[in-house]
Amino acid sequence: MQTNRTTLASIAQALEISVSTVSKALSDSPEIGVQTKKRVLEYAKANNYTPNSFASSFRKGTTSTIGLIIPNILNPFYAKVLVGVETYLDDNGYKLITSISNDLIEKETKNISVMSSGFVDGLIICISKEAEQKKKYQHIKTLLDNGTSIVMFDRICDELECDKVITDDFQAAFDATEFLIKNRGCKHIVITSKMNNLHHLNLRQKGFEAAIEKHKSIVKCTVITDERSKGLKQKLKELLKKDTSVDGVFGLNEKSVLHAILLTNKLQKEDSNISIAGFCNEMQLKYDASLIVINQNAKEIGKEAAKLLLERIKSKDKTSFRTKTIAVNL
Amino acid sequence: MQTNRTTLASIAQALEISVSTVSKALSDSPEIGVQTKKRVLEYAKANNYTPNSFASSFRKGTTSTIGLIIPNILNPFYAKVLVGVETYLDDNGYKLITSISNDLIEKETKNISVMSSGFVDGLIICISKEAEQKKKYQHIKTLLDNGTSIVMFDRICDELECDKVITDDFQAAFDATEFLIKNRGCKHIVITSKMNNLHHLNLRQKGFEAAIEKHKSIVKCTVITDERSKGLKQKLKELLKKDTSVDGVFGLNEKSVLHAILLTNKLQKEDSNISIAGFCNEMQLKYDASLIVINQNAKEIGKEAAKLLLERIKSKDKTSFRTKTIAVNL
DNA sequence: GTGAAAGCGCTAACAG
DNA sequence: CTGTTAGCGCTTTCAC
Repeated sequence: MQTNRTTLASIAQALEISVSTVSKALSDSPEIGVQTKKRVLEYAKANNYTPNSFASSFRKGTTSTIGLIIPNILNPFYAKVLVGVETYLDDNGYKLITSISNDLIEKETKNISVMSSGFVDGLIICISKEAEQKKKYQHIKTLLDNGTSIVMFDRICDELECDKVITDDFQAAFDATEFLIKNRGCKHIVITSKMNNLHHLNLRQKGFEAAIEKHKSIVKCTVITDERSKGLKQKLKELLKKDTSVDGVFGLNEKSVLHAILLTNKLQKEDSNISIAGFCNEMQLKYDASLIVINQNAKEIGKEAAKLLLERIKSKDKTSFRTKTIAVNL
Repeated sequence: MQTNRTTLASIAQALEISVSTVSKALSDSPEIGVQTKKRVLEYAKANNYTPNSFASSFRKGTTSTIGLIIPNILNPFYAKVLVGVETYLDDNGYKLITSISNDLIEKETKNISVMSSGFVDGLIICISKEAEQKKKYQHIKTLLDNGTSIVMFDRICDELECDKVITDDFQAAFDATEFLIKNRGCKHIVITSKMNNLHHLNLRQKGFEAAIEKHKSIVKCTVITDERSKGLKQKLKELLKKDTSVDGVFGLNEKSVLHAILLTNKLQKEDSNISIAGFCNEMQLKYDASLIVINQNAKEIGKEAAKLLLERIKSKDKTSFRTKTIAVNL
């Protein structure tokens, strides 16, 4: 905030009328005479008055600002969600405060509490990996109890009563796997799994397994497990070198898909051909026809989350929470 | 903001003391007796009082919030800048409001004016392509005249008096091109140019040309121009197919680098080998050793911008603006 | 038509 | 040690 800004009071003083008259004139209230309106408008313009919307928000008790908490903006999935949220909010006259949790409960908690202490009318959250793995939701629960409107997306928690937006992870993984089998004729598909207790990754793996199970007569699969990413990569590399029967890879997340691409790109000889499918939002990969990308419609998720939130805020209702499932496409 | 929240007033009333006593007790002021503090603290906790920092900001006239305006969050360069900004601000107790201009003056103007109407203490801006190309800076200038603290980065404008953070585009392009020539032994380098009147792209091209000029006895270059991206891609494709002497490509921006990679990947036979250099921030590309990436240190840019801004806000000084140049590395 | 006054929740002089 | 008071800039009754 700057010094010497034109305010309602300064206009009122200069024009020798009252503050409330100025206020009404500026908002084009029918109560005010045409003459007066004109004078006020002219003076305001000449002194480039800009209303202090912070004060106005304060007075009205709502800020027209929404808080978004995501784990990582460099992951294009979250970046796209942000775009979806921002676009929808902007179209509806809302602002966006963003916080990046880096998958840490501590930062998440801190920023959530700052935001919800009056700065935002509601929150859109994808909880941190740490919170999900340790099942620590108390910081969210407290807010909810406090009456804050919250929409969760992607990583959700059943015990929290709020609106939610999710991807149908099971179905998406199932479809993509089946596509590998049916349309690409894969006979041996590899999946890398981190066993990291993340709800939606588990669902994806189950979807993959269900598809394999369904077609077990014509396809086999190898599951590589390791606790660390590096280990997974290493094992995958060795497997691909050793076992040339592998003709498909399924990536459970952004990273594993990218890694699979890089690995196969290097190994790929004229004769071999490995198909890759998986969850991936990198823009430029769409050029690569050999890849089956599960498009999570991240922007759509963001838009839906924002929509649910604004509806929730506008209705006083604090019950009947909805969970929206956003379809994927391959 | 919710109903029925515990406030200073409600605590004061319940405990039959004054609001200011409560306020001081809560901020652990030495003026208040231990007894009273204890009572207040206990009551506050029991009724999970959370201070309304929005009101506090309003009273104090500063919001501890910074606004960031970027053209596009899906461009990893800007995403990384955001991370740099957010991290620095968070470490210093500031919040971040983000707005995405989509390279449109209209949206940029609108959001800037909302933000600066009391919501933020200062602004970090990369102006929209539209504003830069049409040289329309009035919306920024107005703010500056108003006394708003602004830091510009990446796309800057000499006539605007404010702090700036930039990449040494000329030098970076020069170095990368020279690297192609000296270390990769390139003899024929192609560059695609859009002639789009963007200051830093022009600088990059000049840097490229200077390096070619310096080594003109051993290297030649082909410049492909077109007004549209598609045209550039098409022409590049044709050239690569036709002229097999091309052994280097220089990409002026994210998109052109990515496209060059995809093109050469497809064309590349065992015998040919085209080196690519350029400005690119995609994370996963670092795995590709054949690529010479100009690392703009985007996080560093964000951090510096945030730092300059906070310093500017804290000092009352409104002169002696600084321009910081962030070094690149290959 | 216009204005006076109250107040959003909090802070910070200034008194006692 | 504790309380009174006066706002921050704006909106909104309610009076005139």
